[in-house]
Amino acid sequence: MTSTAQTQDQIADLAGVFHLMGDPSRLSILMTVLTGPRPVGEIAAETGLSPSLVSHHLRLLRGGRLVRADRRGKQVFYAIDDAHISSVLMDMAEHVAEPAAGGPQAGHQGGPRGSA
Amino acid sequence: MTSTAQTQDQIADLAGVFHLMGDPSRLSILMTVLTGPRPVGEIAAETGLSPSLVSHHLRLLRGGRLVRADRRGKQVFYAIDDAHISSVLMDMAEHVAEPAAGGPQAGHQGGPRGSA
DNA sequence: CGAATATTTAAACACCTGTTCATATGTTTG
DNA sequence: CAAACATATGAACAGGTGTTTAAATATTCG
Repeated sequence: MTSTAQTQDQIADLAGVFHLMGDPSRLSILMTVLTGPRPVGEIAAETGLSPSLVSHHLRLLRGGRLVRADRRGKQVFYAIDDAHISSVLMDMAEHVAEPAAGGPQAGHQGGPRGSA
Repeated sequence: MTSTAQTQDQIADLAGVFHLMGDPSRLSILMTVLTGPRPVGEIAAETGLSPSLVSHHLRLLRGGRLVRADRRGKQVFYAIDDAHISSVLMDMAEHVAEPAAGGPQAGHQGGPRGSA
């Protein structure tokens, strides 16, 4: 039953998850922890973001149940908390990695002007 | 190799797509056209949004290659332009439909209840 | 306990984005 | 060509949000 009809409540919830993934910094963090549990400091180093910013985003991500925290001594390890997230992340990664795959739409006058 | 490492460019592109899906109005529109091509007026009626707003969002959605437009007479039909989008949309719909799958984390989470 | 490391939190600031209102463009029809 | 319907566009307003800086809270260790 591939019900496509959702209640406004579900829509809002779904949008919330996408919204969390729709920020470059947050997405970088997600990509980093996608490989496995990592301490905040390492995430910061890997993404080039300040520990403070990472922690801030991690809190939002945790609020949305996208990541999970586990304390080990002084450090706190974060990891993807849901299999669906990993799945979607990888599926979308393919989407951007392989553009115009399959049926290339010739002639799109849209206008991919600078984002924003 | 399941390369999870992406360039900042790819991250930005990916985040852009998620960002487009991260808005309730836009997501509603996507869900509506997910069932097949639909004219703007019908999308507006179905989502409860003003035709103007729908058109605005449709333009952004089109810019991100998420939907495709086809003119038929006075009307313009919109539909999902990418299979990955449909896939991700449905996969995520499951995610929100089945909360707390596996086992509820004891410990303490930020703020479970209460949507900000 | 006091120092050092790791993460979190709070407030302030700057920027972006969704929404509405009014108007324009395009299309079919008499 | 004018009228009516459908969609698109532009400007302005309101609200939300990411980032930084500075300080606080844990946790381990001597």
